[in-house]
Amino acid sequence: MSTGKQNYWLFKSEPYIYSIDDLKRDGKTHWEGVRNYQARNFMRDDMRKGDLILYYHSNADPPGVIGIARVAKEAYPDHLSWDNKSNYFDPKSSKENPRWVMVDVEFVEKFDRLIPLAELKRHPDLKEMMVVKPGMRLSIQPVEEKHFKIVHDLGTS
DNA sequence: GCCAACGTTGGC
DNA sequence: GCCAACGTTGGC
Repeated sequence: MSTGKQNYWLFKSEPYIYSIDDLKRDGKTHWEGVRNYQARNFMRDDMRKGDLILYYHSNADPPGVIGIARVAKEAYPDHLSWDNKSNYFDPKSSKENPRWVMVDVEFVEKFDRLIPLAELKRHPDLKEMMVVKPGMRLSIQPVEEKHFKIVHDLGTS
C-alpha cells in the first residue's frame, strides 16, 4: 500500500478534547494516544509526510468533517506509552520495545462549515467511503483520493 | 445517557 | 486457540 505517492486519511478527534481550532492555534501537534492496532499500522506503514487529512469531529453535535490537516512527521515511538503517569500508559510498551507510534500533524485549513456525517451518508458518490459505513469506529481511516476531493469541495465551495 | 458494535483480555 | 467477559467508541 505504501507506494510513495500521496495518500489521504481521515482522523477523528473529539472537539472538546482537541478540536481543529486547537490545531489551528498550535499549528502542529503530536497525534498521541492511538491505541488501536489497525490505526497504528496505517500510521506506521502507510502514512507519509505531506499526506492530507480530513479532520473529523467525533462525539460532536453534529459529527462531521471540519477541515484539512497534513502529516508533518512520519511515525515515531509514542513516548506516552511508557510514561506511567500518562493516561496513555501501556505496561506492555517500553522504550526498548515500543508498541505504539504517533505522527505529527499540522493545520492546513478550517472549512467554512462543518460537513455533517449525515450529509456524507446522503451523498451518492460517497457511498463507499469508510466513515459512512455502519459500525465504523476506526479513528484513523484511509480515504480514496476521489472521496477526499469531493469532501474538500463540499467544505470550500 | 443509552447502547450496539467492536476490539482486547485472559482463563481454560 | 476458543470464547465469555469486559472496556471503549461514538452516533443517536
